[in-house]
Amino acid sequence: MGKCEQCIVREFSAIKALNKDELLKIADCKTSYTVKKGETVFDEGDALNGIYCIKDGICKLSKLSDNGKDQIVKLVKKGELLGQRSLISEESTNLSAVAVEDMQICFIPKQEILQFFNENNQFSLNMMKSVCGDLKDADDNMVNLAQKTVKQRLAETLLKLETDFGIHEDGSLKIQLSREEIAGMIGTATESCIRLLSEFNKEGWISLQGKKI
Amino acid sequence: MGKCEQCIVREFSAIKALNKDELLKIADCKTSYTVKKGETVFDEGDALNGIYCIKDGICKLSKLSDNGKDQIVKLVKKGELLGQRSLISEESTNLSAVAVEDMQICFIPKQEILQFFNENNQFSLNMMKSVCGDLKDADDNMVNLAQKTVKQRLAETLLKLETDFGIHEDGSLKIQLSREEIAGMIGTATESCIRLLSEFNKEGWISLQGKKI
DNA sequence: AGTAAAATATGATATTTATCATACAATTTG
DNA sequence: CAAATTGTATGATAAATATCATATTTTACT
Repeated sequence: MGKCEQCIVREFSAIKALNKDELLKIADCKTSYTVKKGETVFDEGDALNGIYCIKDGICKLSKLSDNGKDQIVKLVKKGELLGQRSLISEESTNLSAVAVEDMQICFIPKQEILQFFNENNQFSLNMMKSVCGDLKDADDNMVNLAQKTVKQRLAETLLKLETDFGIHEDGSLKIQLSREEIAGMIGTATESCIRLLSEFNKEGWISLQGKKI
Repeated sequence: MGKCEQCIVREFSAIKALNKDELLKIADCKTSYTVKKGETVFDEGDALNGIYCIKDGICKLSKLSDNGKDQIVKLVKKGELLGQRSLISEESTNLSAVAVEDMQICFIPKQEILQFFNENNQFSLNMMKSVCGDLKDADDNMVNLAQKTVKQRLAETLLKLETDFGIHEDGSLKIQLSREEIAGMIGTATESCIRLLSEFNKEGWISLQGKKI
């Protein structure tokens, strides 16, 4: 069993407010495991008994729409927590979490977190800030989806992927998403997304294969 | 100066976790005032020094998009708080708040709230739940905006307005929004919104003037 | 009440985007 | 390694929606 005290993501997320003893407590009750690319951490509607801390990898939070398409609401990466909203609201999840890359995650049971809420104010505050950050992003996203063209959204999303996840030496994006996933982020049909990427390519804005900006 | 202990919205929002003494403290430092329909409580980018508690009335939270249109992110009503996200994130507001109906609001300074965060865990938890609720709504909205047609969104929004704000005896919606505002909620051009409302009218789904379902 | 201003309505048209069809490339699988 | 599946690409077309123009109605104002 890994020691949370030495975990590389110890300093990220609300967890950074925990002291040595508290980290030891988590180390004691957590379950760590691996999730392969494409595998599901949890599904929309699942009742979670705790939260997940992402030690490595990236996952997408998405929601299935009535038309059968998956809308990606957020990409979550190393150091962030998964399932906070569900835990705080005491509801089942409204989103599915699926690995976009191989992940290493730790599950921390509900009771521990609730106890920290009661005993560690800074932890609570950090958690609030994190949720508030998500809310702000969601609001921004809403406005973009409602008011901008698909082309604008695609361009902005590519730029955001660059700043959030970085690029390789050759300029290609580190994060690898399928066209379908990108379409799911910007809220359009897969074909439209492909078409626009081709167009950007022809215009010289990006070059395709892995894909760079 | 009104007594918060006797305020009709005392039992709504995170405030319900406060005890008598805490309510007295608020009563002592709050500022209450009136905001007329169409007037602004705060503007996108304003730095707030506290939060607002809505004693009566409704206001819209909106964000101006690059194309010059106002996207309405949320309608906030009696009993709810305004500016929580901004306070928790310690950032200026990302949204504007404008009265849709005449409002009575109370301003509660930042320091008070921050102190409650430290001293009253239930208050913190309630606040978290409230933000989480907003986040869930925002996620749902994102999916709708991205995946549903304008017609679907309009129909669902009208139904939601009915459940959230009620109807008069004659079946008309209690909340009065301009076509432009409705368009701003569903993310479409005002003309398209008007056109669809006419269509719904002809189909017999609604009848227009004040407007009922 | 009478006029100006704003909101609503509707037509004509252009643009954007989705859908359907099909081809090709890449990747997985036995 | 070949076959099968999945992902990517592109054309043709249809559908949805925005935009522009212009009435008409409602509301605000003095």
